[in-house]
Amino acid sequence: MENDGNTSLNKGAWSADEDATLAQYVALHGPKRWKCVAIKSGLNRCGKSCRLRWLNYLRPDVKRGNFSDAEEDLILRLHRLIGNRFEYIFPSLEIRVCARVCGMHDSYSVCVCRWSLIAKRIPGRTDNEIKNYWNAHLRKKEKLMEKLPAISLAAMKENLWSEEASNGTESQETEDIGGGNEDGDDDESFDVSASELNWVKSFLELEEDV
DNA sequence: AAATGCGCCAACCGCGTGCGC
DNA sequence: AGCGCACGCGGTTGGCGCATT
Repeated sequence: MENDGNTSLNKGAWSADEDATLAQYVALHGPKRWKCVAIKSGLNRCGKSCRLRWLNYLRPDVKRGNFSDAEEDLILRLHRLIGNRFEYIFPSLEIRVCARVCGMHDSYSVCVCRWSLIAKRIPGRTDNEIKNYWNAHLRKKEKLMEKLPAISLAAMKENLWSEEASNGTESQETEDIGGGNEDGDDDESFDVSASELNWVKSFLELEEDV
């Protein structure tokens, strides 16, 4: 595993001096080649640690402080649509939906919890910060929301699948990934409305521009 | 006042991926 | 094509501070 070849590296909290040294070095040479940054700056840290410190704390555009209501709402919505609940409910259908909404081939690669993706939509917030905030504050809220009456999947499937039929894009590969549990029993618990689907569609289209 | 429990956040770890050679 | 390096990502951990007993 990556350890930058040094077993006596500093670990733990960063001091103000270390922060200043790192910030100064990055200002001069740019935020890349982190292994090189770690060595040449004189910091007794691994490259990974330097990178993380820069990204999560020292970057000039990092916003500190509490999350606003708007940010919180955005995180909830994004996580609801692209977060990891996709995986622990019934993955096969989620993969198909994600892929179709993206206009991509069905693939496991589009169906993971993307904190970085969410972070890109919230200026000044890092994936680590959002992940922490989610774990600390929003997980409970999400649980509560999941107890609300589910909206039938039928309308959404109707929307997606009829579009697909008219385009004639159904593939055998798609069927294989689906694995057969996308019909029947699962439908009741997948509570994404058509309007939310449109919302995530526009979100994902935006993603391609980033 | 001291001990204990709990929540939060910064940082670390392990793994996957992209890229250059 | 295969290898190694660098980087990015999500999950997990450790430590600190506050609340409770």
